[in-house]
Amino acid sequence: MLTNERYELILHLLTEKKTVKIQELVDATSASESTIRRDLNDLEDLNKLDRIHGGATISERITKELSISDKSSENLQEKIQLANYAASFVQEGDCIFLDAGTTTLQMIPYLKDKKVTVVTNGLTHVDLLMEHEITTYLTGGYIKSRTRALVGPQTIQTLGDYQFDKCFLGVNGFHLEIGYTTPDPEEAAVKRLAATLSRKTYVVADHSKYNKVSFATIMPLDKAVLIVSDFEKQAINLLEQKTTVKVGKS
Amino acid sequence: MLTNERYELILHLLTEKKTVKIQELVDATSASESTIRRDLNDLEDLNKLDRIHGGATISERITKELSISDKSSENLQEKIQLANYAASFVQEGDCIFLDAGTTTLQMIPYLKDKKVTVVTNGLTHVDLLMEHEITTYLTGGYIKSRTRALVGPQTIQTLGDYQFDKCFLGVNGFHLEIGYTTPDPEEAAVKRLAATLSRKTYVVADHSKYNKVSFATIMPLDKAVLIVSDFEKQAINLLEQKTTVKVGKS
DNA sequence: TCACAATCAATCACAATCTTTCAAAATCAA
DNA sequence: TTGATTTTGAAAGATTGTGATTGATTGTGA
Repeated sequence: MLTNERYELILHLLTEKKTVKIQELVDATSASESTIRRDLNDLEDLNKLDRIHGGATISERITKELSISDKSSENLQEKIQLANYAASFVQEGDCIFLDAGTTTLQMIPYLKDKKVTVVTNGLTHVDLLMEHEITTYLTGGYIKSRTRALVGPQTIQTLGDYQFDKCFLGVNGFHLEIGYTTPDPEEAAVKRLAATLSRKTYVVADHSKYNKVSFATIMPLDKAVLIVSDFEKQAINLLEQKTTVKVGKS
Repeated sequence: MLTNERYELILHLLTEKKTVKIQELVDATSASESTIRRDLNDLEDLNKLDRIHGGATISERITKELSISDKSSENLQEKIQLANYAASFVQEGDCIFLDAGTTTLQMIPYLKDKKVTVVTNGLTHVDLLMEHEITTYLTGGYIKSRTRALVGPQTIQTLGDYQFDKCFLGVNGFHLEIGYTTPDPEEAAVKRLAATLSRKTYVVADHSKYNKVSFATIMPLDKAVLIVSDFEKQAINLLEQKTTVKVGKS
């Protein structure tokens, strides 16, 4: 029995039973205990299961990550609802820009019946957009392998040819004084330009980004409508003195 | 048993069983272990399977691409050799353009040690290029869902910003009088422009495209070096009166 | 808390598999 | 045919996966 086959069998049993003992796996695969231990450790490294004393389980965390790869899906539900809420601002026939983040990615399923035209610099977005049969244009540019985002002068230039009804941007932080920020200056430049090309700009962020500051500044708060998830009334009041805030109740 | 037959048998068994052991293939083909190993390595280069210790599997990724990439593997071996031969014209440090066809897709594994910079309008190409850690730029444009090619004015415009040492184009037909042709006029326009932007243009085609004519004309024969697979001496002589022909012996 | 049992990580020797190399066999061009 | 090229199979040595053993660690029940 090949290593791969064992891996698959183990994962199969796990999804069915939620937890397995090592001895069960030894019986099922007729491999030695050592081998099973090694397999379990390898699979744990791959984030496919959680090791427990005497066996393994699939944790809540992992089950969720299977659907959408997202670093901290503890507040996944919140993110999905936020995406749904953000998508509700899109109207039939709109031409919109979606930036390359995970937040805007989640909006895509909710756009499918709106006959929108989407421009994006996110390679990951493309497959999902095509799946939902949404008319899609991609910007050109250099491919950042980590985020699969298109950036650089080419991106800036291609983007300049479009005008958008709306654009939706993800950020890593929004701060009352400093504004919207993100780790990568090149991606910040793309977001900034997209905002200037749009009749209306929306920044979508969950409440964990409140008062966080990242490396590259995109623009001040008032340049965009802020779509946030529901959190402390007090913070929201402060934000509303700076810009329009739309709160997605959960 | 011919090499091609072995390839087909291996791929057939793989699609049925998901994983195969080397010994199984030795039994099925009555070839030696060495030959099977060589076959598996070749097929892995072509992205047709994933090698694992003791055998091979078809990965999720590859299963997906099967629908996109060529359906019939009848002249698979010819295609491999042609792609390998075409890639041999690429030199260390070249900046090249690869168009969105399957022919150029197959060249990618053979480019990995050449430190090239690649520009492409093929979305399918991107993943494979990234996998081989090749510096990649994507043109912008509209995404044709069937071929996953980027086309249209945006593509033309972004492309215009580059100059290439070489460009490699796939075609659907090459004809002595009419020249190179392809079904889609928009893709033809991209190919035509890429050719004018390159110091040297190569068209890669297997012999089945000889004297075939498709809808949209790209350019006359003499605008590119024609890289073909080996076929009738007579036809090749005729072609050589029109343009430079490189014949990949099989 | 302790003692005992179960489980674990680390290690080693062995077996399976892989890569490299080479020469024989098959194929091809003239 | 002959000579060149390609494909093939076999063998040697390197690498990787496996199973057993050891002592350490963790969990359990009194």
